[in-house]
Amino acid sequence: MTFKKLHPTESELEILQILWDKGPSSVRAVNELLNEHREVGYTTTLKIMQIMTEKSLVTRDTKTRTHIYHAAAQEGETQNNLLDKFLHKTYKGCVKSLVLQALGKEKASKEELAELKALIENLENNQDTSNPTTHDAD
Amino acid sequence: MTFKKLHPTESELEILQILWDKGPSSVRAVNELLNEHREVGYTTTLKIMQIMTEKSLVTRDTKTRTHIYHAAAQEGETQNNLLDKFLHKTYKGCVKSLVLQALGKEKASKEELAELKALIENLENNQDTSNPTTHDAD
DNA sequence: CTTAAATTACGACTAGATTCGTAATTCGCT
DNA sequence: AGCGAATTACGAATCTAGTCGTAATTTAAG
Repeated sequence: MTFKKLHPTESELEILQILWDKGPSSVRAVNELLNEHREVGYTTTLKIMQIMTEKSLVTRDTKTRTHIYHAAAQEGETQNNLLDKFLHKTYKGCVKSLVLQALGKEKASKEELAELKALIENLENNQDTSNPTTHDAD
Repeated sequence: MTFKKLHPTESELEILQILWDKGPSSVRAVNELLNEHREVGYTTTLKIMQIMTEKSLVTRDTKTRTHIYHAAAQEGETQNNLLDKFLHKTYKGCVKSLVLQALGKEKASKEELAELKALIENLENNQDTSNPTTHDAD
């Protein structure tokens, strides 16, 4: 584990989500997707992606004129880091409070509830062999 | 419901947590508690609490020289608003992903897991009579 | 009433994130 | 080779949160 914890900012996260979703993309492609939700200038997106490169949140292929950006941070790991931070700031680290409130939120479907119950039962058994920090997306 | 959604910043939330915990307090009292964890100047705390007053996150009693601040925002409701925001930013609104990752986090105690399982079973039955936005914490 | 300690009010400064304008560069096309 | 559209690079402006210094105010005590 040579990397420090990644805490992308809000707009960085937005961009990462696009890259996780769509795979390696050009600035233009990312910018167009962003603009489906809100207005952002092209150079704004470019600039943020350049900063993300410095921070190693993404890597880019500069072989072609149009640079292609790849997410460097893993989706699950990034979410997990952000969750840690949020959990401590907002719930003083109490997982139960958070989960409780999250479950009370929308009408979680019957299937989801069942899945979660199964997951809990799973955890109840395998508490030793846990592998907490690694998650995978694609 | 005359209020807009409250999104306290990080230091505002820290202060709210103290007020929720200790009840109505003076700036000095709050500042001393903050300083148990990190160094903050007195006027910094004062300033933030003044801003919080403008935002109606707190109210204050100015009858006495030493103003006494009261949390105006409710704990559960505030957490819920922040959770909404976080959920959408980080998990695209997918409660299941979040809960799943939260559960996988620390070794949630056996008791906690059991409690959560019970809660889920509860939800599975009472899906209609839910009361989503009001929560209370110890 | 006067002083001193505590408190409040106010304004300025910093740091980080976000925004975008403009200049420089690249490359396909004639 | 040279033009033009697209792209990248760069730097400046803005905004927000957080920080704190200093001045003004209040009040208790002598």
